[in-house]
Amino acid sequence: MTKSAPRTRIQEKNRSTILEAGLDVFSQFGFRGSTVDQIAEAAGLSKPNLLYYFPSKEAIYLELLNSLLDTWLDPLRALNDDGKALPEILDYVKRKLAMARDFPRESRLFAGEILQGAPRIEDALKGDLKTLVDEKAQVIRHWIAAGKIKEVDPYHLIFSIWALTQHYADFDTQVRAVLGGQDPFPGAEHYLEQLFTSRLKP
Amino acid sequence: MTKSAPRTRIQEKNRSTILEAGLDVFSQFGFRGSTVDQIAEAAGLSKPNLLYYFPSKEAIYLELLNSLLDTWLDPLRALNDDGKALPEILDYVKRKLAMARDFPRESRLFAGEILQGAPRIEDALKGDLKTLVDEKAQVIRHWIAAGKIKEVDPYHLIFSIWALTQHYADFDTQVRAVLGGQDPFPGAEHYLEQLFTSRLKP
DNA sequence: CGTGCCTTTGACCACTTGGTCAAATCAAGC
DNA sequence: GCTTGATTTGACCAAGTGGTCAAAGGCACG
Repeated sequence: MTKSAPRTRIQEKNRSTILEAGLDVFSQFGFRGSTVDQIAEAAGLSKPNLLYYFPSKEAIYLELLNSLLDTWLDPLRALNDDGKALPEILDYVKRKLAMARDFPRESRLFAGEILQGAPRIEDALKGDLKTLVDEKAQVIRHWIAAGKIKEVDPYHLIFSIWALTQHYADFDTQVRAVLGGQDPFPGAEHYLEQLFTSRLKP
Repeated sequence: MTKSAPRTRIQEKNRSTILEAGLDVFSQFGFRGSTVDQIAEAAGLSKPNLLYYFPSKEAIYLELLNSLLDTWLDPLRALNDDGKALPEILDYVKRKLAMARDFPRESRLFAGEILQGAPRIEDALKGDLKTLVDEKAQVIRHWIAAGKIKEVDPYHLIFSIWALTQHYADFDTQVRAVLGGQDPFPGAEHYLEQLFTSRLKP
């Protein structure tokens, strides 16, 4: 599924440097707000040189977005029917929160795309994403039927986990402004654990 | 505090038409992603005519943003110490969710600004917003001390309300993609009521 | 009707932006 | 060191952009 793999070592290095720089710039300014020159400078390359490795600005953006979508959904894929229900869900929350802490740029890039109507990944949302969520909603319904957790709408449960964890990455500026610069993550982890335990524990 | 009030009726009308068009365009494409021509067309005016009413693209954006900030915080301002604690908080959640439903453009405009680091409203966040939240956090602490709700970090409680309600406006595309186009709001209201009741009811 | 002010516009400008291209440079095998 | 292909770059371009301006069109009021 990956595009023609880079052949030389230097290509591999430059391509990943560019993607890294692109993530930096795109996540901060959005697609239209970012310029090729900005990315080139962040990558330490000249603009024509950058365009030797990627055919266009959009190609960089798309490659970031697509490779992102996969890793972004990994924590949800790991939500398995085996194991106890509540700890499984709490683990998912923790994994998602850890991603917000450790990969805020990825979260923001994604958020920006969705915010603008997701014109470039609408199909993936209605396809792979919906399929995955439908599947996991079934898992949650089984847990409810088995009395392992309280009754709850599985879709809104998943939405609420997304919303609460990504908020700390996407709205970091606001959160830190209100907290006076304090690191929100330790408190957030404790808060979310309590919140979902109260709601779900039978 | 308002800029020189419009004098003639036609000025008043055109200015508000432009702001309406600006909200449409900015909320969809962000500040840098929007062009003056786009806004002018959406407003049914020529570009120079639009710039007769506002000195620049940024002036439109700033006026929207500032007038927004006020109305956006109104629901939180209405969170009062009198009345019973839990219904008061649930009302706040409902008001916030209603705003996400009825004013999604405003929510997205705000979200876009925060996402990019809030360069134009950082001061307001660290000032008015922080002051207001600090104040309401005190109210919540009193409720906890009086045993009216369970112990909870007031700041993360407020963040969680923001995150959960705004998610339905800001990530509307994603939510609807997963739900297959179904209206998420009725379900969301019920889910959020249950969630916060479980967590807070003593 | 005429006057003065508000409103509207076509033409224009300087600058930014994504992208191209031919020529130069470099690196590795012979 | 020579050749060949990969890499890098300076110069350039067409389109898009925010914003200006002088002139024209409306409109209310005497």
